[in-house]
Amino acid sequence: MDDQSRMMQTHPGVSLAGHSVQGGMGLPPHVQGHEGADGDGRKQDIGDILHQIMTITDQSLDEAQAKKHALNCHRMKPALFSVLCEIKEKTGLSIRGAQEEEPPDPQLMRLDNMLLAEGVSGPEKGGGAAAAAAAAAASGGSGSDNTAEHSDYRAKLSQIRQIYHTELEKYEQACNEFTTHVMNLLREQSRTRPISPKEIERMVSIIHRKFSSIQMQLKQSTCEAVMILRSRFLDARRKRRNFSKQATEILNEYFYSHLSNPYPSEEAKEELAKKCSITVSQVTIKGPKHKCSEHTVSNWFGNKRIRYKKNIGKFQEEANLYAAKTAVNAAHAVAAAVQNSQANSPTTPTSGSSGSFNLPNSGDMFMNMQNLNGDSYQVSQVGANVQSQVDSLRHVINQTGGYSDGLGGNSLYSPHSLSANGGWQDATTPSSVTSPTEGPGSVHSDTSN
DNA sequence: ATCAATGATTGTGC
DNA sequence: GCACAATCATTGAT
Repeated sequence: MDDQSRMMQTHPGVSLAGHSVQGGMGLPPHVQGHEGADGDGRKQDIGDILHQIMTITDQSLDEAQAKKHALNCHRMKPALFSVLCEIKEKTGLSIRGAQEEEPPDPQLMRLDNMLLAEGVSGPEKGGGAAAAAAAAAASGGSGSDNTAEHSDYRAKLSQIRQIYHTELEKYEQACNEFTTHVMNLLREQSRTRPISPKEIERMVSIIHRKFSSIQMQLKQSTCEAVMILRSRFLDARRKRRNFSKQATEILNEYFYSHLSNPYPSEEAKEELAKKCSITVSQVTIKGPKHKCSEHTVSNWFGNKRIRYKKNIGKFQEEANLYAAKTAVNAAHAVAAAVQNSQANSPTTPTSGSSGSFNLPNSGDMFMNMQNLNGDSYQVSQVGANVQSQVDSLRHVINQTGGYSDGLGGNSLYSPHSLSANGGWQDATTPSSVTSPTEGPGSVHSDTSN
């Protein structure tokens, strides 16, 4: 403050240029007293003033201090300052002040919302717990697994949260300190230059804006950190778990028994998901509304279809295996059905006999399939269709009481279901349509039911 | 450490 | 909105 005062005294030219006030106030009492003089007198006065100004640098510091004191003690000073303040407000300040009322920054609002949603900002521990709970809920409500998986995530999140809060606090503290400092400075300065309360207010708001822009950066980087954390911990791809053996078996069974049309309906998917209890350990981090299980089943079938199609040879063995499995199942089922039906007169089966085979003789069938490994299409197809035909077979058997030994080794699984371009879409041949022209084993069981 | 298997995602076309 | 194809990222066996 004193420094500044001294500056004002030692560089009057500058001061006078910047603040005409100072020039006016700088008029010594004896000069001001000559107001009523005539023209020559005025010229004389002005000459005096100019002289004083020109020689002010020659004055000693003490003299300058004395002048300053005189200035500050002048009785007209407060009135003059208030007028000047008023003028200031009425001119530039009022215009600028009006512009200060700006709407809340949408970007900042987005950041705030996100931080709140992530539990970074908001209430202390509760926010974090809520977020964790939300994450757990989003994860499909799987049990211990998830809580363990998320504990690390939560720990990291709370770390971010802590850093965020300490930084925020630091900024706020710095902002407050700086604000009070500036306010003190301005208050001090208001003794030597006209400063209205509004001006101080404005300055404070400027400071706050500057600091809030820093805070925004902090928020932004916090958001980024959270996003990275999320993608790191909650990205399903990173958290991939293989299905249980049982689940894979169930899915494979379905797939190979519906090989001609491996597109499970929504209900089928749901049921498969339920049977496989896929949700428990699988994918979890999706929207709360997302049907994870079905989605997962869809993924599985999507992958399966594409991979099967890509390399059918590779899946032959698997196809055989599941064909056998389903055949055995069917055999049991049919055997039971036969027993129950107390069949008599094993006559020729229905016209669809071309697609039938010796179901009860599952052992032989299995042997055959093993021998036929090289040509598993037929086998897989035969087996694949067994299950889907069990019901109809039961029906047939009940009616006829018989079955034929139609398991010819030459039945062809025309990769048929796969169209020329490799798609399944064209293979929508209705089930039960077993054209006589087809190979004996070409059972079409498009059980899309 | 390497590599095949595999669940999930992304981009594209219908 | 679904299916497909390509791709990513992880798992598990070697």
